[in-house]
Amino acid sequence: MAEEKRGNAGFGAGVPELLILRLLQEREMYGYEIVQAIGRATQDVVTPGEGVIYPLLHALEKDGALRAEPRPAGGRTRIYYTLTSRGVRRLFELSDDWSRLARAVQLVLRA
Amino acid sequence: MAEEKRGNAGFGAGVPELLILRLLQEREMYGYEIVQAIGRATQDVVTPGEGVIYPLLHALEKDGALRAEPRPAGGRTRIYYTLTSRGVRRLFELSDDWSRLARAVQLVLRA
DNA sequence: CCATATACCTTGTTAATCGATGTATTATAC
DNA sequence: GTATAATACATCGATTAACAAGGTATATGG
Repeated sequence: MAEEKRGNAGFGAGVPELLILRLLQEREMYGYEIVQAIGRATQDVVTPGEGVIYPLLHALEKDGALRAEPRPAGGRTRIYYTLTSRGVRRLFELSDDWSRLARAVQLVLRA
Repeated sequence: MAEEKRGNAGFGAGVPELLILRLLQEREMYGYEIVQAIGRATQDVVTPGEGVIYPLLHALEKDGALRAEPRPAGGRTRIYYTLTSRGVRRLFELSDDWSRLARAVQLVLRA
């Protein structure tokens, strides 16, 4: 049983990305807002800093999963992000991956 | 390496370590056996290679979480690992961390 | 005798995340 | 009124988990 193509892209990895996509599915948000929203939504279990979120947003936008729309707000500029159809697909993928992983681990823990 | 570096050591991270500790809680095993056991226990959802497992076993042993006992088996030597009390404590910690993370993520996904 | 499975090991690389830092503006507190 | 905190963007270096790929050696079934 050799010769198996495994595309293991890392375990549990990608949680911040998954949460970004999931939260943006509900409503558009700007980066700084997302940082707070993740902490709030997870009751501070997951609290990625701006150094995690901003680069992720840029990568996701470059990848076509998000659309970015700068909007002046007061004297500053907020960059609002919305999910593209590609982003929705990506969300489903990651969500699925996570569920499978979580189920597998839980299975072992409660064995 | 600090032994009490709790906090945000990365999300989802530590799944292979968690599974090693959990499986060794059931019965002692040798390295190669653990590699197969993880795949079987998770239905091939999680399949860390030997390049992941062996270094982890060494680190855990060095950290006092595991005790290693080499035993001749046929013409080779198998190194059997057992949990120490420290290892049990570590298992509970990681297990707890994982549960909290899984609960938090699931919460957001199903919101 | 040769391929495969067993059983150990290490090393180099990538990718995710962290922590710190930087710039600028606006709201607040004193 | 001016220090300070909060908002809002950004990047950069360090750390670390995990992976892929290799290496050694013995046992076993064709």
